[in-house]
Amino acid sequence: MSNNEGPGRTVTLSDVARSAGVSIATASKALNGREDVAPATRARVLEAADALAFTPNPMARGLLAGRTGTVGVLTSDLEGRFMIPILMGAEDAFGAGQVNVFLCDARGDAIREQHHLKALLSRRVDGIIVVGRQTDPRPSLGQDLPVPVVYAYSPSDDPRDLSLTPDNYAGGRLAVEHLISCGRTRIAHISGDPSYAAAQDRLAGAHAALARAGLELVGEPMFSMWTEHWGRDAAAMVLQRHPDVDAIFCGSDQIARGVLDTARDFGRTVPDDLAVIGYDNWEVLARNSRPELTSIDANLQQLGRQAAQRVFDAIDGVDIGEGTYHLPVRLVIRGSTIARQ
Amino acid sequence: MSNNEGPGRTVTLSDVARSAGVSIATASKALNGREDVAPATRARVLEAADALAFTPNPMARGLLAGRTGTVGVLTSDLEGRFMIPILMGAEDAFGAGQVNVFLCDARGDAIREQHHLKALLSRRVDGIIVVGRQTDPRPSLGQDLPVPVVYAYSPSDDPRDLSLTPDNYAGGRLAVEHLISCGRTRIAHISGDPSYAAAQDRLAGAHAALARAGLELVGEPMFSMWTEHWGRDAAAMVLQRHPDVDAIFCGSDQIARGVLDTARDFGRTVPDDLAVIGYDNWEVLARNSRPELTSIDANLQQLGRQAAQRVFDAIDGVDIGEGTYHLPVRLVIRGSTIARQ
DNA sequence: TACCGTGCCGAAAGGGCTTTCGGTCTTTTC
DNA sequence: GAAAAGACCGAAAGCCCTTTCGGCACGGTA
Repeated sequence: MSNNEGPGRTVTLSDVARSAGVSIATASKALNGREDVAPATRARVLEAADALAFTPNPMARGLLAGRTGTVGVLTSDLEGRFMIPILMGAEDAFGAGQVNVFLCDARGDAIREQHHLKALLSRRVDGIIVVGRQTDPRPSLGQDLPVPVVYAYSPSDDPRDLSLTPDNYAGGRLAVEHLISCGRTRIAHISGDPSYAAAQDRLAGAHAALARAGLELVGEPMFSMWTEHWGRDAAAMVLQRHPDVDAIFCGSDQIARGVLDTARDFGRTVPDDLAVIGYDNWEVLARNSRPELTSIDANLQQLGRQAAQRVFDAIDGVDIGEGTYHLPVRLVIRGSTIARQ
Repeated sequence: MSNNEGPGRTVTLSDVARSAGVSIATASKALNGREDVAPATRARVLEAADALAFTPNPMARGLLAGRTGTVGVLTSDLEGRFMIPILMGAEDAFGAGQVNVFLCDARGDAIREQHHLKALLSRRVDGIIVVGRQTDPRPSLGQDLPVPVVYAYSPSDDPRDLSLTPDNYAGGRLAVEHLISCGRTRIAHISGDPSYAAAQDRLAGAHAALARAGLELVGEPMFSMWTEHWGRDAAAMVLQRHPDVDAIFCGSDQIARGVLDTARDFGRTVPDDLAVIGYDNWEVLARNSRPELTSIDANLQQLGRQAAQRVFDAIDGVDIGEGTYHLPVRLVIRGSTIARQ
């Protein structure tokens, strides 16, 4: 609660210079590793700076260079669990340097997003990461922004933008390949909202893997919601209509949890009678089920880190390219597909 | 990706002044609503600023001792689900005004926290919210900071600081009172890590409610981890040793999920044979169980909003007081304690 | 007419830093 | 031993804004 000005006044470069017995200019050069400073002098300055716990004022610095050392993260759904790992990855990559993150949550509202965008620009952020809530393309912020923009998770609908999004197609393929390699041939698919690109891409990947093995899905793929309840209901239908099914590829871990639940009700043991694989590798769910859930991890933290890195590069003038990049995903094997020996 | 310098150079105050035919000083005064500017002049300046889409450079502004319109949020565990609602609440309250949020994640590391604190101060934030990961007191950032600080979730260990934390004692009381009002008298308690203040406070609240009704816990309270697995194991022990138990108060929704699972294995129907109540009201878990889970909601978003409001007040010079405030929690009734009619 | 408020406006300082450029002092070269 | 070349350092300008304070013009009062 203190609000004093007291003796704890911030120490400035001139304090350091005075303490080291040099001019302000020399102190600046010494601290920034520039030429034309004798090693001895440089050491003296660094020592003084250290002793005084000097930290340069980014305001003054930014006033010159035009750079503020801040990056804006514009999310549309802070609540969603996809945001968090991405945000962490980004914060991670930035935190290593001298960059700070402005966080804005647009709550999925375009108006609010525009408002926040304006606020970020007026704060002179050096770059922006836009984090969407689905993997469906979203409207571009436009090409005429004064700072580089990278889209994460939701790609931009404008191919001139740079977007990073997880490769759901590969994820679907990976999941089914794993099931096949476990000796399963009667594979059903239960997924969430069919209007999500994620649902369609994963299905397409699954189909590709099946086709390559000369197989087909058991029954029609089932779509409805990304919830445990739906997983339970859908599993009941599948097990009734197709008792010979030996594996279920689920569109999310939540759905998979519901499937596991119903499987138990039907007296099917997992993984022996029925293999179940989830998606997202949401540990709270995947690691606490009985048995633990094999799942596909989208490496979101990695994605966030990459997005940050791209923004960095762009700020440094590197051409970071354009288009949508589909980042690799990863299979995490647990007990729901392979019995532990 | 545009990063031009071209003609789109940022427009400065002097551009506005020139365009309006006044001095820089007058333009500044006009835009900031200060005295000593004739209405006509002011209008002319505003018009010019608008036409040029002028936005003041926050660097230059912050260089002066003025306000920066930014607030720092220093979290220690971004991953934790308690952060998010608090963060949302804060972002909400700030977003309404003209304030932006600097987000820093210390990853639970004191060194990193100090580093981020420095960064925030050197960016001249107007205030700071410190969000902890547990309700246990945490070390104070100190009293000699140049900006107001509010602690959310984790209270500061220094009573001179202002802290907002959920009232776990009331939560425990509320949970047990609800069970009693449902006609239960044989109540057991399964909770998580006993070193958490949250675990102890909830237990104390539960004891208080029981005592008032002339009751006692069935068996000893069971502590271990905040996981579903533990919930399952602990429930098995309870149901074996105390078959007459008619309600279980769980320290978290995860634990409660495990308890529900085991109850089913034991052939106990919920809520008829056994009432189960969780804690945290984590909807993904609570709304997707069979039956849905009654739980205690800590109103974290509200807490975040209040923390932001307090920081606002402090910035405006209002005395916001000190000490730790325990904010009210709320009972959310679902099917695991009362059969739907 | 001489004087004094009052109302508006502008010159200039300042805030902390980087950078250019000229100046001093030491070293090398013929 | 004198001149040219380096090596090192400091004065000062500039980034964009806010704020103080002095100046100017105007209207009213003695």
